[in-house]
Amino acid sequence: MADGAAPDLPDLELEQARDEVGRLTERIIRARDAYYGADAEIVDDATYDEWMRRLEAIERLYPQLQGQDSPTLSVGAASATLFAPVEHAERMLSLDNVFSEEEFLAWAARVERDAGRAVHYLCELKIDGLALSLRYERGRLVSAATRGDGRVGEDVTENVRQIAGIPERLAGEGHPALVEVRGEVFFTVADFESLNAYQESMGDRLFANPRNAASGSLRQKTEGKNERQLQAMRERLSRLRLTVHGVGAWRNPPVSTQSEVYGLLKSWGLPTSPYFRVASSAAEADAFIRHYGEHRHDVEHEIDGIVVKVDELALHDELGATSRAPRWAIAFKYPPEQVNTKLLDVVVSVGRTGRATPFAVMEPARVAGSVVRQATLHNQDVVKAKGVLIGDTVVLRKAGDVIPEVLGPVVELRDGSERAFVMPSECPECGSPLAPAKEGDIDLRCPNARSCPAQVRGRVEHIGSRGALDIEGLGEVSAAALTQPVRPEIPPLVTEAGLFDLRPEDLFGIDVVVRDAETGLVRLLEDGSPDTRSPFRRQRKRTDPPFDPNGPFDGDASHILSAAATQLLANIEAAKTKELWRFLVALSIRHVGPVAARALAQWFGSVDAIRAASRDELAGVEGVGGIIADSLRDWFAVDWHVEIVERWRAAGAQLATPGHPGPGAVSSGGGVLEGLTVVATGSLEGYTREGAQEAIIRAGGKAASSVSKKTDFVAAGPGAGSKLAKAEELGLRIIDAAQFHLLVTQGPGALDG
DNA sequence: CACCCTCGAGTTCA
DNA sequence: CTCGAGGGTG
Repeated sequence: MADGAAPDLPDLELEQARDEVGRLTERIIRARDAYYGADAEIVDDATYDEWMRRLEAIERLYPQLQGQDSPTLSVGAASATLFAPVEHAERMLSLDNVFSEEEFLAWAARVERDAGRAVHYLCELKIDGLALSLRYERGRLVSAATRGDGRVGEDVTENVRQIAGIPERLAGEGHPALVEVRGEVFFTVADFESLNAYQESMGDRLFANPRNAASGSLRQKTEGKNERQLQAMRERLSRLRLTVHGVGAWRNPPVSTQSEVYGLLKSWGLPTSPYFRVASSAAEADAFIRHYGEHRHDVEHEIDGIVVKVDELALHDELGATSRAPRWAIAFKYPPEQVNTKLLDVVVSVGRTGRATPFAVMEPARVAGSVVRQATLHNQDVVKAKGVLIGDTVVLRKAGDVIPEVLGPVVELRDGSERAFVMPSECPECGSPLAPAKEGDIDLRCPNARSCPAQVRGRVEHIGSRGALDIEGLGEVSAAALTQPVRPEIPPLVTEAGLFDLRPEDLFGIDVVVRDAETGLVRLLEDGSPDTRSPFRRQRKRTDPPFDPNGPFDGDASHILSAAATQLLANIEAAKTKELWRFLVALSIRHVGPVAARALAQWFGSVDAIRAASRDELAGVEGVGGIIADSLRDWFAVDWHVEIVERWRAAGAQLATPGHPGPGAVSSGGGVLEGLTVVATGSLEGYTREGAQEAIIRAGGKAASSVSKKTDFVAAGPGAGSKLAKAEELGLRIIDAAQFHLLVTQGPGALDG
């Protein structure tokens, strides 16, 4: 029986949970209505409490199942009467939810069948905020209340009167004697961030998300607050916004469609949302849903879905409502951006620079449309700051819709079996003691740059990457196979120095262990030995002569090597004549990325000239300062580093720009984009990501990687994200793929012609 | 001393 | 693509 503890939820599946939430919600609401409305008591208090606790626990586990109308959020439930209860003149109904396009289309088909004719659909964004009802009597605002349980809400009039844009008196003429305007109170993402910045500056706690912030802001009391706290309260209320999207308690509206109702609301001076559309078919409504699924973050406020309403008011009565929701409207819910999952372990990985990075290993969870099982935790301080323990249920989200991020633990769901993560003191791959690179650094590094398997593997993979020598076929898998095969004992590559010396016979004998894609564990055969593959050896055909991988190599690789291996060798060969800057990036010198490498290559013309240069000569190059100069000098002072350069050269790598006259040569200058900075984002038709940058540089312009007010042009294609948003914010010149093509071929003048 | 920018790392998708 | 860290520049 109820003892206050959170109920156990062993392996509750999402589908079961959804069903149960529905059942519990209905029971609780029925019980509560009985309690408020009459003396009758259909359940005892203890049972009621138990339902509530179970519902709360499920909602903690699956926050996406918590609707705005959940009993756990309402007055009758939790914290009682911070503000006086207000009864709505007309019940604030909630909406049924659909979670997929199929479900939506099925709903629409049912509506059209029941209506017996084609219908129009009013589509609008479902703002992730707080539902509010404003009561106007004879055009004057008399009260404002939260939704509460739909029948009775909390009076928040005093606070609502401080929100900008809410009229005390409705504009125009002929208002009904009584009308309840329904809307949503929210923060824009930008205002939410500025509010959090303010909270931080005042040393107050930060809000987790705009919705929580909006909810908390409306529920503040002035009494008992000092001047500083009152100021903080004003800061919050002044940033709140409202949009209205419906009416209640209006007997005979003088219009026949929902969209005309919006027009009226707008003419009364109430804030309506600009994001809506009347669709003349379900397919059109579906397109609206899909469009905002892709452009969810292009809107200034957070949205958690789309509301679709039948536009014809006459049909509202015909279709009617269930006990909880109207049949003429539906909420399409986008995949949640925050979910709970289990933190199974915290594992430390070592990158090519030796940095040891802890990352979270989680039970696979679906977030924002993809399945996530890992997320970086950056360093041990971040692990501590987030307060997560191994075994915790944690809140997971995708920052910027892409990068998985662990926000923190759900402390209420701990059972005592959780344990803290301890940062290892040795490198997990080579056992060397980890240490900060310099005094005071938070990051720990493995000092064994030359032979730590993780670092060698990382550097080899880096050489193949697009920003370096761009060798197709030399990625994560090949890098691991070449540096850490289970056989032969001595790998083909002990360091990257041997990359250009690889011969066919070095590849064909390689065996690597097979790791399970799900678990990352080594897969075992029936006899307990690890399963292995030979990625570079061709499947033997019956017509092939037999061969012994341990036997002597006969010099002809064609029938033994896989196509991938032959291709890899050819690509490595071809890389020997790539541009100098690519070799500089491939050497993994700290602080030398594509930009610094290009500057150095252009000035010095060869690796040898850079090696021979003094600190001051290096630092004299534009874009290179003392730190990078020191880093270069330090790098060339290490014997095995120099050996990499020498062996690459001996194997035929170019390591210089042909025809370059030597240090000091200045760029040819000119070019149609001389002095202009251009940022390319999204997919530009006719260009790859790299290709667009190349084109900008070739035209004499600067290809920047981030947008700032120094940027002259932002070329944006489909899929452009935050950079486009920032460019709009700064009022920069934004161009499409066709204009970009003109820009890089004929210069900025061609755009205006 | 502000800014603005690059670097480096982790991640997932088609 | 995004973030934090930290370098470079005006």
